[in-house]
Amino acid sequence: MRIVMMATGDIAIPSMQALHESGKLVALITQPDRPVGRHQVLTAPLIKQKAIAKGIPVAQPQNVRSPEALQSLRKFDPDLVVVMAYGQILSQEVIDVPRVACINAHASLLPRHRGAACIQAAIEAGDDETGITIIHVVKKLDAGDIICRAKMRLRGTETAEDLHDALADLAPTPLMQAVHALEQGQTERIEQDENLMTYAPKLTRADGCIDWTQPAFQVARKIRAYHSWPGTYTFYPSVKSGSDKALKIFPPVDVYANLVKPVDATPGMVLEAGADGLIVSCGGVHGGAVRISTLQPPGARKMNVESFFAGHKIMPGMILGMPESQ
RNA sequence: CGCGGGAUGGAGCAGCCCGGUAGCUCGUCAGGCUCAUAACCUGAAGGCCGCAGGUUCAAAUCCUGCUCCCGCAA
Repeated sequence: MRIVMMATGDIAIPSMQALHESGKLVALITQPDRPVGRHQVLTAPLIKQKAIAKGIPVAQPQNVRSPEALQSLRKFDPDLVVVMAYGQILSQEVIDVPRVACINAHASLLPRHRGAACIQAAIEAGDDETGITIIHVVKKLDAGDIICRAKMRLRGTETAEDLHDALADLAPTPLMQAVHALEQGQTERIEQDENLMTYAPKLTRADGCIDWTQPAFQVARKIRAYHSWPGTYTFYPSVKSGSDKALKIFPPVDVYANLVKPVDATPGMVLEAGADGLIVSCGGVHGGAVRISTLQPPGARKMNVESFFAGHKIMPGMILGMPESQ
């Protein structure tokens, strides 16, 4: 069986290696090299570098739906196309190229968390399990019939970064299972239940702004879910500049669900600011507060609260949140 | 030449616009107070203010160049 993989993200690397070891991988199609970092250095996706090191042919079409890209895909003469964290939407023409199937490995238990931010969504939603789902690719995003899947438990403490790595290692198992099943001619498909569908749209940096009116456990989940990308932040009133300054917040954060708070505590209010951490009052029905221990002011590096308070003034009673609001 | 911020005793920062004696919160060390302490009080050590040039009677501060670091742009 001749397999062509379409993948860009690091999460696909173990899966590519598994396919390669099976001896069936004939090519990797990945996104073009892009300028990256502060100095805009043109950088190849890591998976491309790994593929080249193993002598796997690589193609990087600007647009996979273009006639040229389609042509080059046909030249690889695939029986199966495996898509994982590729970053381009496929056209029906592309989907129809492989003889047997075009399948996708998705990092959630579909139909839950379709879309680009599926890993973050699982943590933010407080799911107690997630996994990898192998589906047939259809034009509608992540909506194809399910071939198989692998589950894993969530501890409730992992960040998206941790989960990303765990799912990357989990993916080869269901993927190879699906490959074997298709090879045997198995055609069983489980339709996704549209009623259970949730959608996790691509995140932007703006999504990382903390809403202190949410309950403490939700704020804490978001901080875990958005680490390390896009990251979470809030604003504090800077005494010396007189304006609000941004403050990035890093996990881990502790949740105090039943903290006894002052009667005038409003969401975003600083309850304690010292070497033990920055304790911020949250909102919601159950209220509560979170304790933050790692911060990053603009232009500076990440630091613990103790260092932060040596040079910045945040006092109990201050209100964190959006500039000129709350 | 993608945009922006920064470099000041061991840590984190102020001072820079408007040149004129190196400052804050900690840490370290010594002493004091205390039954005792990461608490409190007193004192001390520790800086060629990133590097190099320029302007000036005088530069952390103004000008030019360089190096390194960081944030955003995926």
